[in-house]
Amino acid sequence: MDEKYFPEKIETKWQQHWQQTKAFEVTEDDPRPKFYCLEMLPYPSGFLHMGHVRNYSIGDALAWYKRLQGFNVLHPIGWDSFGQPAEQAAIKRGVNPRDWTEENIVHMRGQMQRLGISYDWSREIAAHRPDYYKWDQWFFLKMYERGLAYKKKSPVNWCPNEKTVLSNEQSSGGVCWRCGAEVEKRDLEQWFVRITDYAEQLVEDIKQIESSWPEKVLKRQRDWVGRSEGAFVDFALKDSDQKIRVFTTRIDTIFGATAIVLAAEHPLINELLEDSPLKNQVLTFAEKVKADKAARGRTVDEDEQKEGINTGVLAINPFSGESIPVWVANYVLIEYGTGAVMSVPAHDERDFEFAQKYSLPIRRVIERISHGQESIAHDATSEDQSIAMQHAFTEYGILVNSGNWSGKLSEAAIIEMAKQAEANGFGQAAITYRIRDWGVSRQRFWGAPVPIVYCETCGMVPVPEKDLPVELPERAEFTGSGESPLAGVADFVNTTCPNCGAAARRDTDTMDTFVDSSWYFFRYCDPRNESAAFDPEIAKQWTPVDQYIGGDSHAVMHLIYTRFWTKFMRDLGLVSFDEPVKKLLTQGMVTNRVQGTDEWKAMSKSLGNGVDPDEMIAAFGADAARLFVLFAAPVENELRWSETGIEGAVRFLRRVYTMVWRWNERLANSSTVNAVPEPSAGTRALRRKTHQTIAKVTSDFEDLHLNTIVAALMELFNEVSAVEAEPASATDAEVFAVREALEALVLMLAPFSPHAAEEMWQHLGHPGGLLDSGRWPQADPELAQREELEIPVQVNGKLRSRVLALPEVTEEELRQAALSDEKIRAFIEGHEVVKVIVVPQRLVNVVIR
RNA sequence: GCCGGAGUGGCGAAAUUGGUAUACGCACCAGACUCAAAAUCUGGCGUUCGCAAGGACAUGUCGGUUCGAGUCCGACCUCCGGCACCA
Repeated sequence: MDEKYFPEKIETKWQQHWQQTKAFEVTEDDPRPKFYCLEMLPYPSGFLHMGHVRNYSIGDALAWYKRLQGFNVLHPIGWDSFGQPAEQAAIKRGVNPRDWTEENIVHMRGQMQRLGISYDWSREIAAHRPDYYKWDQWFFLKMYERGLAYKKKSPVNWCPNEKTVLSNEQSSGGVCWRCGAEVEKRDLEQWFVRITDYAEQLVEDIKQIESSWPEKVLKRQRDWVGRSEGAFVDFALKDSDQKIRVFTTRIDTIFGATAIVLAAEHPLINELLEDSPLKNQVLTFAEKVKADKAARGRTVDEDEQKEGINTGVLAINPFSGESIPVWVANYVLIEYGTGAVMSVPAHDERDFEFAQKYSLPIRRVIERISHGQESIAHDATSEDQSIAMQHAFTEYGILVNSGNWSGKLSEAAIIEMAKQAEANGFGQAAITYRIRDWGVSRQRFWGAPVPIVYCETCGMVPVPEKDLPVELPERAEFTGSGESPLAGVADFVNTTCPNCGAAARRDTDTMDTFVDSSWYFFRYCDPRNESAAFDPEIAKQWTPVDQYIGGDSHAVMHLIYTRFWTKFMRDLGLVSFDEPVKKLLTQGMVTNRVQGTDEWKAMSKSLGNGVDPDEMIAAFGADAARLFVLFAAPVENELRWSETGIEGAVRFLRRVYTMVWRWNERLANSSTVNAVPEPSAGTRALRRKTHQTIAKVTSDFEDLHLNTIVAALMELFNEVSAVEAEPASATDAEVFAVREALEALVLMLAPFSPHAAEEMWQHLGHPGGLLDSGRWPQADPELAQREELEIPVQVNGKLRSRVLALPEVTEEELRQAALSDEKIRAFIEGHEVVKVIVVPQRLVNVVIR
């Protein structure tokens, strides 16, 4: 053992030791309680970046902590290895995506091992291997069987850069989640998964995870699902049998409807205008709106003008019997609700703006309830009302100008009017959702093939389970044309119908890679199962995941898909809970200064502000890097990279290491010292600090306040350094206190810097290694308690003095001690003491006048 | 525009139920060691007045509650993030 701290030496040594002893491999056959610690699986791009390092350092700290506490900790890793970059590499450089991916995995696995992350490598999985994606296909078929996977032609998001379709979640904000390109709309026939069937549960079950997932993630999921309570109302058309169905959350404002407005894509437009002289005008307008939308993608310009055209058709308000015009306008979305709205300018900002522009009547039908007023005796005239309005009044209030409904409150009217609509057959209460079905087809090679065959006579035929997996061909031609490369592989496409045996063709699209990551952590439980995705009984022992750690960029992609998938698996009977992840931590970004600027941005190759983990390990060691990453900021905050900061971490490790070495011999020679014969003030203080630190660190671990844990360990170390005795001449009491402090320090450092901790643990006389002989230290509350307290004394809330007192001091004694304190007496002199506030064990405040 | 989150030293950040604001680290300054530098060690380090003892002022701004506010309440300002015609 070396006296000096050489990280490269001890890190290699312990990494080998862990590998040889299979230190982190776990089995189900274990009496200890389980803990499932999971980090988001990486895409094998070829290189770990600092965001990965942070992610895995957090997870590993928790895994070690739980292990030392006696849990059977499942801590696995794998590869989200299907996807776009492999295919881009193939297109650009002509490499085989499979070789490229496998090489990247080898390299990144090496990097993880050099970081010393304690994974159970025996459970490693990779999405691109047939033994994995076979089960993606199996799940797809189960969904198909149940009508949850279906094919339809519809306008979809198309990334012109990557030449593939994207789901709504992947094109949130109108841009491709991966490359940032603006998405276009294209009409294509695609596979969809009915995530909308689970929309209600996706909102409702948030209750189960409310306190243990970050609010910002839950909020984005709620917004994304976009649950909205309201009602459908059918407006019959004058001179026609047709009717138009609208969705509204404000049926209470229906007497104020002065138009019906349709989206440009509304299917009824053509029919309505059959014999209308305005037909051409309206259709031209609708075409223009559609063209504008296509050009813009999903984004909306802030100063985009509302535009519309009157169709000349009249609709009848079922409540009032009034005839109102039907318009087509650009501000109504076909994707939401029914693609048609009733326009109530007085009570909706958009309708108000539209009505002003086209001089539609603005009729006020809701009044603010003024103070003390329960109802309005008479309806004000509509003329009076419309003149007064500068803005739409969008709040709830009391109904006016609403026939029999006048005088009702909005809340009641919303419920009762929907009931009346239902009773009379022209509508009903309804809930709509913003979320759309998940488009899973991708026109790519590097993914799991959709297991469907098309037969001339039998039509669409699912591949039988026994024929899975539908394997990807060895190679394909990457033209970058936008059609799936699989379409060009004759051996793949041409097959026989599983039904009738006739010649047939395979589906040539592959599945969204988010399918792979929706259920992967169940596969870790039973990774080599050849007859099922996983054995439910085995998965039951590990899942749900106790702690999941990753970036928040997946808040409405992976994290919503995996919640959906779990609910589907529950309905298949594979799992018995609703939510796959008990606790979620979204770590902050790792940023670095952009050269020559004052800006801190996420590390990236293109900005040239990246830091290579390998270089960092070579320069400072994995232990110091991990310690710094966890110390520099709270885990959920942005982490600003600092070269000098990591040097500080090295310094700390070196100092602890030197200290252990300094005492090591003396501690080894007095291993029989157990009792504490004559505790001096110094040893009492050290023991107190030790036990206070154990208590603080243990509680901070439960909330993953890792930065303050490191600070506390540094404080404990500083206290050990303050021991003045030389090891050789130290008393038994001092030796005992130092041993207790150093052992606790090393054990608690293990989650942060495991290699150094293992090495020091050995120095301290434990040959077996941390997992053999180390146990998380226990805090003794009595030892942590101070025997003498320093009580601050305030005068009128300002700190003026301090008095010493025993913890069991009475209020009255404390009061007297404060009042007789010399400094306090000087302040009180010449004043009246109004009162004295005594907070036991905390402080005294003397109020004077 | 709407919704979230956050504003504390030069910097990253600490601070139980309201109870000693600035722990821990980085940077910086001084000293020791050295021919010198680096490394290491020791000490200092919110602002300000003071030789000192000590005082005044400080947690984005203004106000409030309280014996006492970084923490609670109200209004506002700024920054970051998300969503954006969702009827």
